[in-house]
Amino acid sequence: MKSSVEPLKARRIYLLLRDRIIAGDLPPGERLPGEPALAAEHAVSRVTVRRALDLLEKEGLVQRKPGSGTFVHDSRAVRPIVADLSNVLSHLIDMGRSTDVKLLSFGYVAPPEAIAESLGLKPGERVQRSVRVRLIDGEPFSYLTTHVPEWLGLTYSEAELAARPLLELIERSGVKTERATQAINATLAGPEPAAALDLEIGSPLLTLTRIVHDPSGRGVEHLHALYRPDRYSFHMDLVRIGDDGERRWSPALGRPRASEIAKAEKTKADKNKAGEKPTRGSRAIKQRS
Amino acid sequence: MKSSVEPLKARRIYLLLRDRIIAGDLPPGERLPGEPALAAEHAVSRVTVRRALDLLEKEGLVQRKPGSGTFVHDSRAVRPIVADLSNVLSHLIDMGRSTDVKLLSFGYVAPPEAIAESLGLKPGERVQRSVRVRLIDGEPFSYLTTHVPEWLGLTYSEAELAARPLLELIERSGVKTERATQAINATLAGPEPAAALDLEIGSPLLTLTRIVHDPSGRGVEHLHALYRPDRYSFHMDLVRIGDDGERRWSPALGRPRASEIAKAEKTKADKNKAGEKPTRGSRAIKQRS
DNA sequence: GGAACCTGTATGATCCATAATACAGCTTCG
DNA sequence: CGAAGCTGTATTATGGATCATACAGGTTCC
Repeated sequence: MKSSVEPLKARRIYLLLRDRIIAGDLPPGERLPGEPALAAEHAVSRVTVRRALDLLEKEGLVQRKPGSGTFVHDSRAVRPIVADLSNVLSHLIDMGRSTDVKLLSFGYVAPPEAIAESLGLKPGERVQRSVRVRLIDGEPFSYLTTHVPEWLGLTYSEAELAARPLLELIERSGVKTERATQAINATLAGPEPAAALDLEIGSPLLTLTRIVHDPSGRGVEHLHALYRPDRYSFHMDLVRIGDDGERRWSPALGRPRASEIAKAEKTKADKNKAGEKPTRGSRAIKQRS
Repeated sequence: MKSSVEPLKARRIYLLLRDRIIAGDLPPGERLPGEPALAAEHAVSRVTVRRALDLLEKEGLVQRKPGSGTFVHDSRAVRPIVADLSNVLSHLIDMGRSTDVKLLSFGYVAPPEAIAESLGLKPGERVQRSVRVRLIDGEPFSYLTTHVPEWLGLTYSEAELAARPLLELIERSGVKTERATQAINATLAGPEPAAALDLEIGSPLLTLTRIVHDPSGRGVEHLHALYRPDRYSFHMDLVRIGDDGERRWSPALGRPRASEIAKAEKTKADKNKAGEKPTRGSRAIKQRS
């Protein structure tokens, strides 16, 4: 009766360094402490430190130079996709990037209770279940599982689903899609999503669950999407509205600011040369044990 | 030469079952396949299956009955908090739940480059850095790291920060907060957040990064928030707008629909009694430790 | 009651992540 | 150049996770 399943030490160190890099504590271009130093600092062997660095290198967060050191990789090779709230990728096309879809699974099944209930199905009613993967420039970034009532799914073919957006097929069938509710959350990659997204099991994933209703309130689509956080994230602009007693944020409507996003990415990329490591402020929290 | 850090087998099976339970594939009250069956299915030993089930049981997702079986726990003990886009928890108060804040760290430091740049600071300018944990009914659910320019941070005290919302303090100082941009993503828990949120290292977390600007475009707050996905998620209602060539989703404004959320929670809670498997199972779970 | 399940528990063998150490080859810098 | 770093690689040893097996005790159902 003791420790439960503790993550591997290598993984723990990997996460620690990863957090410091992402938080900007270790700026791009900076040299990491040497492997012996890291090993001593975390009270592990150098082999374990190496395995942690292997993970960071595989993710492109770090670059190793034999004889010289290990450096935080500047100018992230893969720029993440940015989607606005409504999950529109319109500005992707502006950037000249191409998306593709691969259909992994297609069939008619009895739905899990939770989905049947969220779509408002009658007991025994079947659904069309499909699993797709979306790719950006050939790299997978999202894993989509959709459930559609059978009567609606029958209005299009498997080939059509593989070629066109599901929502377009639904609307083509004459169904009006007017309302939707969605929830954003996080989870860990299970075996299938991990394989499809080219990740290891246990990697973090961003999830989006959306239920689309027609004007009568009938559920027409249940979407469960998993996104690779390094290749996809949700962005939004907010404005402060309301009068004094009740000020709060509200999403700013209108086209997403592709220009601003691009600017932020660029400036982030080339700002590290005149810097001379000003005493590294946040070390205070580290030592705890 | 194979390596890569593969998660422990027990953890992998834990993740798999957990996903199936959360996805509703294994409905509440359902009996899981027996330990020998699971062991055979995943090609591991029964001991390993047991360790995975231990984790599920510790999280309250599953309940074991010696001699009988292992069952999916119905009526999740902790209901997740639901926030709308603007991250307002107003309906929490309606539900009679109380939130609290614990200040973990407070001080003035030299900011990481990424944060200095996103706030538009001059080189050498220092920032106030604070780390707080928010609790709901005594349980931690979010881990907030904020960076505020020094000139602004000096307008309030450490004690005030521990007691009042940061945005309120900022506006009290006379600064107008008008615009903000935010990004939602997912990550894994590093050591400090894991400890503060009562999680294991490597647990999935929902992240929110928000940068608040005043009307002149000057950055006044950089917020990095980590949320426990089992206790917090973002919800939003969408409406379909635009004319035919340019249909897309847009967030539905207006007050958050606490009523609808409550309804959804409730129906989810009691939809498994008139179910069509009166043979076994419903009676099985009655007693609760 | 009794057969057929189930979970709980114990045992010893095996495999793999980690530790400890040593050395090669490279880069940086005085 | 040469010392002092660094990464890359190999070695053996150890401990924990996992395996295979067996048995105890409870539940379900005939």
